Amino acid sequence: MKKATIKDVSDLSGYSISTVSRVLNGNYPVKKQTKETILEAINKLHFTRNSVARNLRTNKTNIIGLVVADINNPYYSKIAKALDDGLFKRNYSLLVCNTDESEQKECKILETLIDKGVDFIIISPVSKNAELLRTIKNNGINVIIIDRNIGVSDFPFVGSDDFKEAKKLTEYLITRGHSKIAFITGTQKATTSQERLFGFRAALVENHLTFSNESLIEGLYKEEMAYENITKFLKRNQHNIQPYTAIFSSNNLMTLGLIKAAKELSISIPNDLSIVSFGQIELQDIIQPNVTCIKQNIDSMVELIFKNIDQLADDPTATISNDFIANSFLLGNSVKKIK
Amino acid sequence: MKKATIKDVSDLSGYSISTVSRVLNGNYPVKKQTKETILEAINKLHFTRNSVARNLRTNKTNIIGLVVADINNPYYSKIAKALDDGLFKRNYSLLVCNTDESEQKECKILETLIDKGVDFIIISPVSKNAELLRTIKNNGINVIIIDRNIGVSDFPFVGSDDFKEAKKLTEYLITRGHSKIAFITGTQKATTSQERLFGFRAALVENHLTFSNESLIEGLYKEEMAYENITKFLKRNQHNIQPYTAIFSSNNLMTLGLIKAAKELSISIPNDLSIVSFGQIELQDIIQPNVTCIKQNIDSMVELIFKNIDQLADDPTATISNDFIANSFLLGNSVKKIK
DNA sequence: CTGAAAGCGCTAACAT
DNA sequence: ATGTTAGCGCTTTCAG
Repeated sequence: MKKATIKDVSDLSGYSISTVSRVLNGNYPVKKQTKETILEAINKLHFTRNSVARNLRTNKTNIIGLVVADINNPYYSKIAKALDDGLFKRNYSLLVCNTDESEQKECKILETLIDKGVDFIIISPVSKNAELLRTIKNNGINVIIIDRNIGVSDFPFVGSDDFKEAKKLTEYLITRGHSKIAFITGTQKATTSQERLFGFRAALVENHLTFSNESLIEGLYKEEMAYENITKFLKRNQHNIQPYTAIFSSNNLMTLGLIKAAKELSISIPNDLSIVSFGQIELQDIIQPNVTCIKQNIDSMVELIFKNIDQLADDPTATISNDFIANSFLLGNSVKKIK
Repeated sequence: MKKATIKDVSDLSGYSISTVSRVLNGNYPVKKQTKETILEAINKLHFTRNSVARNLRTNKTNIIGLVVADINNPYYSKIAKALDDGLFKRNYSLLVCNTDESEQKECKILETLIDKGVDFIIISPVSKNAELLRTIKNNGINVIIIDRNIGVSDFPFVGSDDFKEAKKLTEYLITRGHSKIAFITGTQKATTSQERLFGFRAALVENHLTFSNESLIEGLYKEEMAYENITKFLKRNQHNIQPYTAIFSSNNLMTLGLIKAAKELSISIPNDLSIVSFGQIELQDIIQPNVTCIKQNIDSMVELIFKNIDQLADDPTATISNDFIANSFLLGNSVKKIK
C-alpha cells in the first residue's frame, strides 16, 4: 500500500493537480462543488500531503531546532515544553538537540540543522564563536540565542542578566554576615558562567572583601563534576583556620552536587554551611534545605522567544533586540545569619 | 547571499552534478583528484547539501518522532536524552512532541509526523486505538510503542510489566503489615494505569484483603490533580475509624503531589502514613522521605528501543517482539512496619 | 475558476 | 570514472 499523492487525487477527482493543490492550501478561489469533489477523493484515498516535496518548493520546513546542553536538565526541559506548547499552535515542530557542553558536538548539530533546513534555530550556545551562526543566518535560517549571551549584536538574545543577578545573590550572603564565600564555576566557555563569576566578584569587591582564585571550585555545569570537586573542597575546608562559611553555586545541577556532597560529609545546611544557587532546583518545596536562589522565569523567557519568532517569521530582517528577563529572588532557608 | 546548490559546485569545479553527488555520498568510486577538486569547490562555496531535496528523492528524512505525554516529566526527558545520544551516532534527529495526555492532540501530532515524513515514530500512546498507528505503518513509517502497551500485536513494544511490578510493590506493603491501602490512579485511557491497578488488586485479593473502589484516588497522572484529590482524601481519612495506613501512587508525578499534600497536612511519612511509588521521583537520595519504589530502568529501555530501530531500519518487516524491561525495586524509608 | 507546465535540489538509473 | 537525464511530489506562474 503506497502513500497516495496529489496525482492520485487529481486522477480520481478528475481535476488537475493545480486545483487539488489549491484546495489543499486554500489560498486561491475554488468553486465550492469542485472543492467538495476533491475533498471526497482526498478522504477516499487517505491522502495526506507530502511535506517534504512541499518544503522543497516553498523552502520552509516548519521545524525549529532547539539546541541545549542537555534536555534532561529540568531548566531546559521546561523551556522545551513551554516552547512546544506555543509552537504547536503555530504549526511548528521542535527538533531537540543536546550539545553535552561540547563545542564539537554543537558544530555537528548545527550542520545537521542547516542540512535539515529548519526555519529557526533556538540555541543556548557552547561556543562563543559566532562564525558558524552567521553562516547559518546567511543560509536564511533565523537564529535566536537564549540563555548564554555571546555578546554579538547580530542575533536576538533572550536570557538573564547574569552579572546583576549573581551580584544580588552574593550581596545577600554578605548582608547575612558572610565574608568567606566560595564559588562553583560552570564551563569557562559559557558566558553565563563568566558573567555570574564577575557579578560575584563585583559584590565582594564593592564590600571590601577579597576575591581570590582559591575560592573557586570547578564544576563545569555538571552535577557529578561539581560533586567531586566540592567534596574535596569541603574536606579541605574543615581543616581551615578560617573556613569558608558559604558557597555560591552558579547553576542548578551543581547545586544538587553541592547538597549531596554536604550531606555525605554530614555538613548541615545552613548550620555548618550556607549556600545559594543561581538557578532553581526541582522540588524546592519538598527538599531540605530550601535553597535560596535566583529562579529563572521561564514563562517570560519563552514569551520573549515567541516575540522574536513571530517577528522574524514575519520579517527576517526585523530589528534585533537583547531581551533580559526579570527573574525572581527565591528566599529559602539555606543561609544562616552569622557573626 | 543565496545558499549554494549542487549545481553551483558543479559549475565551479567543472564536473557534473552527478559526480558532485557521488563525492557527497561516497557511494560510488570517484578519482582521488576529482574528489579533491570538488571538495575544494564545496568549501569555497560553503556548500551544504539540501536535505529536503534529498529526502524527497530517497524518501527518508533521518528524523524520528518521539511522542510522549510531557517532555518535562523527568521520566520522559531521560528517555529523550538517552535516545538522542544513540540517535546522534546513527545520524538521526529527534522531533519531540507532547500529547499532554490528550487523544485529540495525539492525533494531530501523528498527522503532522506522517506529513513531515519521519522515518520512525516512538510513541507512549494516549489512545488505545491502533487504527491511526496502522495507517502510519501503511505509509511506510516504522512505529515503536513504548511505556504503554496497548495490547496489539502488530507493533513492537518496549516497557514495563506493570501488572507484575505493581503486584510486587503492593505485596511489600502487605508484608509490612498494611491492610488498608489506597491507590492513586492515572488516566483511565493509559494501559499502564489499568495494569498497575490490576496488579494492586491482585495482590490484595491473593492476600484475602478486600479491594474497594473507595480506596481509589483519581490522579490522572498529573501532580496537581493528584495533590488536590489526595488532600481531600487525607483529610477525610483522618476522621476514619479505621484509617488507611498506606498509599500506592501509580506514577512519579503523582507521588510528588502525595508528598506535598502530606507535608502540608503535617502527616509524617512513614510515621503517620506509608507510601510506595510506581516510578522513581527525582533527587530520591536528597528527599525526605526516601520513597520505596519501582525504578524504571531507562537505560535498558532505550537499549531495547535501539534494538528495534536497528532491526527495522534494516528490514521494516522484521518480526515484532514485546520487550519487557527488568526494573529495580528501590527500598527507601517510606514504609513503616505496623502491628 | 481551472489547467498546463516549469522547476525546487537532489539521487540513481542509464549511458559512455 | 564520469556525464546525461528522468523524476521524487509539490507549488506557482502563466494562459485561458
